[in-house]
Amino acid sequence: MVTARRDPDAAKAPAITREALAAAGLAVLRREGLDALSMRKVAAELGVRAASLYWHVHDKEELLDLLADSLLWDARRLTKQGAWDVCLREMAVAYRCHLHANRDAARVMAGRMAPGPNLLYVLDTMLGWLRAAGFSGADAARATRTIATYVQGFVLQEQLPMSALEGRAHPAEALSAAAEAFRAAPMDQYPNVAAMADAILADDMDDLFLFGVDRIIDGLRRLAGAEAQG
Amino acid sequence: MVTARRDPDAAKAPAITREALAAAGLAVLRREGLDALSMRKVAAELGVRAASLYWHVHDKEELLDLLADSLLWDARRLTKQGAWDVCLREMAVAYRCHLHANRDAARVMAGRMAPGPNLLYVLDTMLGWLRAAGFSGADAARATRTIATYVQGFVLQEQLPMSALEGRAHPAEALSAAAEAFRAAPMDQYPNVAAMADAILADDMDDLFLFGVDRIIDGLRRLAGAEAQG
DNA sequence: ACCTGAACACCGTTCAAGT
DNA sequence: ACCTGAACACCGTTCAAGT
Repeated sequence: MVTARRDPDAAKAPAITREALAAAGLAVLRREGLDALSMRKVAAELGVRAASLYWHVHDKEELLDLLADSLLWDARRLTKQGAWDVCLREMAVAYRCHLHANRDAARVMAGRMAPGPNLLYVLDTMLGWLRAAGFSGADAARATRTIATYVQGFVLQEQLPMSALEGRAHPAEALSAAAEAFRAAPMDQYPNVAAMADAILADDMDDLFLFGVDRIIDGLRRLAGAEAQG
Repeated sequence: MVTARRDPDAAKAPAITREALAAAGLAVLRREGLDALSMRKVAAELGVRAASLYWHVHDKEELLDLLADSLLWDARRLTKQGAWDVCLREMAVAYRCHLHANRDAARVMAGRMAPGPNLLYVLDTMLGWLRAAGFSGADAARATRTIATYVQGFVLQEQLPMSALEGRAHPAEALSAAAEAFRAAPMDQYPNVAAMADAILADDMDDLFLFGVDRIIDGLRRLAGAEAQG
């Protein structure tokens, strides 16, 4: 039954694998959010005590690294064929959509720096498009990082209200407090903010996101033209 | 001596003010970093016990809100006169520089959503430039948020290594592990990452930052032209 | 009005000890 | 090799009680 690796008798089950650890972490994350994710709870999810985790993982940090990469698991399906600028735009949209689908995903990603295989795959795809479009190696690398930075930064801010409101005394209070700060801006000190408070607040998040993406890609188009001429 | 506000006898000193709280928080932040910033330590900085803080502040969250805004205190001096695109670029550079000057500043800012007076001032200035340049109210609002998102997201990633390395067993290990992940990318699975690993890693952070800023501003220039025609 | 003592219910991490 | 018990040194927050 069990595929024996190197142990002929295969008596002992692997018990906790790194995959199981990531899965358990994801379960806790989905159910309770990042702030409530503790080693003790992840251990309990596996029917084990907290101290046991430290055999498989050096740190809570390392557990979160595992989590971060497994959050990108189905980001691999995002590959598309077509014009480079259209592809980049779709990738940005899909990446945001994907982060949105997992609770606190942006916060988990933002905390880490080691790229797992799934992130490498996404980066590789984008780099391929840009190289094929004629961008220099340096500019292709810079462009992918610029877009990744923007998308992560955007979703991070976007998901903040949700996680900030969790278990707060008055849930909608934080949100409306932020809105009030804009609306209550004194006209003499902050004339533009006061005049445009409604425009700032009423903005649809999808529109706002696409505005930034389109500015970046427009800028990249201009650069592509300049490189083609030079 | 003491400027009596409304208390005629002026016997009792104000003891802990909100400003003093923010200053104490900043001191702890600078000395020990965000991960080590606890209510108990901030209280100790003021010569007081942790429980006392809850009279002046509802939450640790609220204390961090105070901190976030006071981090932007001297961002007010960033005002410039000149062409809107040059101003925006300089503002972005100065904002990054300013975040860089304070330990974990990006992480503190990224966690909060309520804008304090100092952030309002910065936003107001940028909005003013864009309105004067002929952008519609909606586009000006979107443009400022796009740039703010990019700068914060960038510095957040930039400051991660520093805070991730604090007190770690092997300090440089995390950094080189991330670098190794890029360099070790299998050529058959991630051909572009493997080929451009050096380009990705060798990038100067200043260049990388300006690349993104210039793409965004180039995109905004194109939009300004389109609006002028339409 | 403002601060304290003491407690509650948690944390991450370590380490001897078990099997 | 892998898991446990028990402890250490912390947390944020609450609340009666002091002044």
